[in-house]
Amino acid sequence: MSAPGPVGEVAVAWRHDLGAAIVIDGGDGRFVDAAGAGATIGELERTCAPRWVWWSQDTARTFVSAGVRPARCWDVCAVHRLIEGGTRGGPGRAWAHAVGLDPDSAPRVEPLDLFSVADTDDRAGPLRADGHLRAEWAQGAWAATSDAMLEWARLAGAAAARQRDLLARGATGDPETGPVRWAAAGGDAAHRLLTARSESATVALCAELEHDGLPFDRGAAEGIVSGFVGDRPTGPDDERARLAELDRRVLDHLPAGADDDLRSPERVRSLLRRVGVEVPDTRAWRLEQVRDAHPVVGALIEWRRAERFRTTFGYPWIDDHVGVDGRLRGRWAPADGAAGRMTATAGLHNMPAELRPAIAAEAGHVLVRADLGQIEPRILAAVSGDAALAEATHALDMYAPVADRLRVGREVAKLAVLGAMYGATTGRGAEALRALERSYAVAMGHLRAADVAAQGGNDLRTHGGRRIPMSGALDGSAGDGAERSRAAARGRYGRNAVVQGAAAEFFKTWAALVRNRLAPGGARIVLCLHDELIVHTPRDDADVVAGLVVECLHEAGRRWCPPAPVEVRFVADVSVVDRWSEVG
DNA sequence: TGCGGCTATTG
DNA sequence: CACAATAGCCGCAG
Repeated sequence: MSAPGPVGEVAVAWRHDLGAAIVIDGGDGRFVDAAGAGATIGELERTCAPRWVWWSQDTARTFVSAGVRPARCWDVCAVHRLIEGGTRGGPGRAWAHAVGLDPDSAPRVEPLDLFSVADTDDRAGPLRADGHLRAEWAQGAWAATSDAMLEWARLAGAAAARQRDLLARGATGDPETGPVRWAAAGGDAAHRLLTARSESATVALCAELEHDGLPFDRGAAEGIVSGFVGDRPTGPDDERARLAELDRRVLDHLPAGADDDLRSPERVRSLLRRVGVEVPDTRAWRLEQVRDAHPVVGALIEWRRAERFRTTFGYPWIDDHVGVDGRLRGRWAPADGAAGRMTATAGLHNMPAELRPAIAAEAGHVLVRADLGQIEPRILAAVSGDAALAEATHALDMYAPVADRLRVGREVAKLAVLGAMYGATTGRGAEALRALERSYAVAMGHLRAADVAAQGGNDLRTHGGRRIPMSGALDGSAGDGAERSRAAARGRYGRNAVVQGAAAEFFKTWAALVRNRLAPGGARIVLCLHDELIVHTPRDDADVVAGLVVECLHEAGRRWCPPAPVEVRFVADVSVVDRWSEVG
């Protein structure tokens, strides 16, 4: 293959069944049929490692399932969700926003009714006369001639170029609200560009996490599940019998004939009332407080635990999400939710700790775990530019110097710092909050500014430029004096979002660096958990991988943090284990 | 069938 | 027991 000199950017549209359209540095472009696409794109990646520009995660999945793992990319939809905020954002909205059209007027496919005629014109190109993308293309139903696919790839390249302009200019082409610059928010243009790239890399990482899955010891998992709910049922009748047996262990503590539905909180409350236990709700921590009042309470707590393993993390969960290759798989989203954290389905982010022994390295391999320590207060120090708090990050346990400065115990200092970031107003931390205001005025001012702006319904931006929409957010139940409480809720939400969101951006920068450094070897990231990475690696490489993960953390810190008189330090706890449950 | 409320788990 | 998320079941409205 002849590469015409150095290659920078390659816009690509690629589907297994159709083939790939490739436009190198805005040139003429070419089309490769389905049979040859993988080899051609793989060769380009090996020889040039260009920045691939594509519309959305679908293309990342096509890359990964064809065995190509792009080092650098630009995902138009991911960058759009960064700039505009929220989670709505297919190619139609992304294109409209990038070229300055009203995103709300982007065409959508209307449900067919008796009088409408489906637009099935196979010759229709992706672009409409009014400048919007045709809805069918935006939704992935490409009507593919090679010319149309080349056009589709070129449009992705054009959208990316416009997005780079938007990021350079200061982020906002928002026609309704105008510039939403909030005084204390946001890094500079270079930082927004860094964020756009690492958000894009995270799209590729998500496609890989979906493809590779998490190494899973099915036997160990079934052993753990059986400890809670017994052996695997042999059939529907057996399952019903076991269910009744579990229920009976609770109901047997009651007068004969009791037949309450334990799955209904209201019935559980009335059940408890009958034995003289009055509770406002039946949450576990509240039941724990009245455990000694009657034997049925303990039985109920135990029943809840078993019920959790029966319904959510039981045999059906294993059957549905663990492949024949012994990998646990879910769907991954690079920046879901308000602040842009990664999310995953299939319980990958909320698996009960008891199941961690089932996350086990394969033969000849180990897991390298790396936990970021106290990531949110460190991020707060960086984005607020608070020199005193930055000084505290030099300690391995930054709550220790904070406690010294506030003249309180470590636990109180921790509660106060967390409370400031979550918007707590009561509890033990609240007392120390005033001392926090005096000692770390810059950081507290940053949080308060976010709180006030959010209370007023103003959109926020994270340090990386992610828009946090506040209009319409958290407009919960109406009622007497509810507006005050809703404003307070918005304030807490905004206070937290600027920290949690920036922390998510930092995490993804770190993960993207690790991903690229691991690529040449046999090690792969197999789980991301907000502040924790798990890498699956051949045993012989474990020490090298562990060192590399730490190097990448320092590199991420240097690249990510705004220039400041006092450097912010990041720390990680790294261990090499066979099972996730093990402490290094 | 869809949706809010309740409950549980995780960071 | 603040902030975020996924997920299951119940009870109710349409």
